[in-house]
Amino acid sequence: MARKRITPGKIRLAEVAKLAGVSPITASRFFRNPEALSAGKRARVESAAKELGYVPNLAARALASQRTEVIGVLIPSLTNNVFSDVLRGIYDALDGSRYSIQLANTRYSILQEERLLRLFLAQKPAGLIVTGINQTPDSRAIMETVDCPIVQIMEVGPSPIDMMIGFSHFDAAKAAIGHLLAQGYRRIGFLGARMDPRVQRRLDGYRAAMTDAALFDPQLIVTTAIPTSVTLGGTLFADLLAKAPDIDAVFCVNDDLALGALFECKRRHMAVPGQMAIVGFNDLEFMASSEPTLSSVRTNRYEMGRNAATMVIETLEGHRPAEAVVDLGFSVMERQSSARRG
Amino acid sequence: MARKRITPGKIRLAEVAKLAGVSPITASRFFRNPEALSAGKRARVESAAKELGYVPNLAARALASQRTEVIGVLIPSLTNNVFSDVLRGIYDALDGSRYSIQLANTRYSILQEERLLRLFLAQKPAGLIVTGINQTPDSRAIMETVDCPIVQIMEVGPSPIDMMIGFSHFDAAKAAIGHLLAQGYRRIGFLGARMDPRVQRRLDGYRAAMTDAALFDPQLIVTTAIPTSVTLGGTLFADLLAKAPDIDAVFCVNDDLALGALFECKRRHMAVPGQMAIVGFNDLEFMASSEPTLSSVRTNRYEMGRNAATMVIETLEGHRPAEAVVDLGFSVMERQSSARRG
DNA sequence: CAATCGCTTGGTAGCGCTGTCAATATCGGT
DNA sequence: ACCGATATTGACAGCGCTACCAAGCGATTG
Repeated sequence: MARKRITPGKIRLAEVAKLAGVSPITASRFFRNPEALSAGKRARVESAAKELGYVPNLAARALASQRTEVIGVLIPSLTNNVFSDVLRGIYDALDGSRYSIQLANTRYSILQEERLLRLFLAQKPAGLIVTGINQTPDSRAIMETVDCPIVQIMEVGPSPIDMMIGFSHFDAAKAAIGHLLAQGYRRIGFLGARMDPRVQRRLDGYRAAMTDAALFDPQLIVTTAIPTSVTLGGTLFADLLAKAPDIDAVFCVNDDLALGALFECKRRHMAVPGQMAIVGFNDLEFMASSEPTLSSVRTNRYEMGRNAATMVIETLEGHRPAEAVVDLGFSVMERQSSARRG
Repeated sequence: MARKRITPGKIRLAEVAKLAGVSPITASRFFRNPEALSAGKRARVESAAKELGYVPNLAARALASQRTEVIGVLIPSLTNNVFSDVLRGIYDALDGSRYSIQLANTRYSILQEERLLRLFLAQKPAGLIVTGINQTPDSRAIMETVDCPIVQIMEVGPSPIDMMIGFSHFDAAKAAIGHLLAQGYRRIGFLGARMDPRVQRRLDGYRAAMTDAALFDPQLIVTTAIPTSVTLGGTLFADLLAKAPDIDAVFCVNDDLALGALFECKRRHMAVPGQMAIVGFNDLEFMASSEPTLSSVRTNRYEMGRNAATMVIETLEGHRPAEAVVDLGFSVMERQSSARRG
């Protein structure tokens, strides 16, 4: 009745142990905590493993140890190149480590996020990286009871679930507007697409700066729920000009919109700067090499991803970072498109 | 001595089975092949699972069944937005299915690719998606013996390992040059960055087209191993102008370079078109909304990813696609930047 | 009416590894 | 030389699920 589902060519830990002349459990320890072995056995297991080409079976490990070496990452979009920078940072930080990534796309829905969260947690991830600070109350509750490092990325705010890394979108937008005001611009428009919570806070920053300067006018704001694109930047800019033909500057919530606005200015033979100042957000690579060069708010997306992953790993290795909340800041890159007015 | 490592709150298959009044194995079948159950038991298991909030333990499943529901994806770069489109297609195709993605970055190294391949295969993936057709002989040999669907993406060529989806980079570049020739351009430069195998084949296509027209001149070619960027496009274009000041057109191996070349033309007050024609490659979104609009070769990256993932899934479900090799083609998008000369 | 067939269902064992605890080896101090 | 403390090592059972085989059962067939 015993069917002995022996797998033919596969090398198991037991084989390695036998070749090395140790018990399986000692061989097991070699792969998880080599320091715990005496130098002699360590060398024997190592060479045995190499000789047999042994690769641990992660499923068995996960089942026996009741945890995985997978870090779950929840991001709202794969299209947005902001997230591809963050992801690159995460993957780079994990490269060569024992950990791997499980990526899921929430499509900007916090309900979807909650669903994915439950799915992830059922598999006992080693850690979790989630986007933003706007989770559903249930999501928050779940995450607060889970026993694994969690990093919220993209922005900072009060009461982190566990750890947090990002910057203040409110302050960043406010600083961008401050720059335009300092350069002498007064009728500053706002272009926004896909108004996710972070873009919303950039709008708040814009509103605060304009209100402080007694220049706020709702007519200057054009937003849409449509996902961003360069083409959309041109369209929204045209809409803005129709609503407020007297604008002298425009702040775009991302660089694609800014580029689209620039092209629209060119089509209308509107001088940038001169007749129109443009400031973008994110400081994608092309902003520095366009003609004219485009001002933008630089954010440290790659570093954000990299640090977030490092924070998770360090915590797992027992060296929890001293600071649970890291503000990476931003810098306003002042370029030709927002040169001093007049 | 029995330590009974009972996990407190966790719901296992056995609990679901008990509540549903069936054996664990019947409950198990419900999750893998519901059709095999009678309608009554199916409903009972379903409601029991829902009531308990049961989520299968994938590690246990993988261990017991000796396979996973993970599709390995090997791509050369996370930076390149070409791959982010492909990835988006892959993720979209798998969304809602039982399968998940394990992503790894080969960093344009086929040795790294081989290493990652071995790593992946040790975990028995359900399927594999690999980039390109230039694998090491060992990689090829390994993949040919593995018993899971494999799709090579990005280009088509002879002798697929298993399945293949892409297009001919040679033909696409040749068609782009054909377009410029047809528009009356003669001194057509070539700008290339990060000369990976596919970019190399675009160069081959350029060379073939120019040679056929008896217009080939090595002075017209500028390439570099540096990763691409808009800034680099400007630099390379300047280099090209220095080498061959009499060029009347330039073909760029990707759209970032083309945009950089356009900005460089603007800086030099060189009319596009008029004094200089520009054609890019990939047809990123911004090409259609720049000023002037930029001609490019449209490739179906999202569809490529989506179809590749679908091909894997369909094969796994027993409906292997009729065609193992799918050529998605391309189209030359003729826009202002390559308007007829003169 | 016995033999056969297909559909469902269940029992048993084991996938490959690690947690827990116990046993043994090693070592310094008195 | 003896004792306790520390470093290494090992035995055992079990993580939660599914492969395998067998059996139950009603329907069909000649």
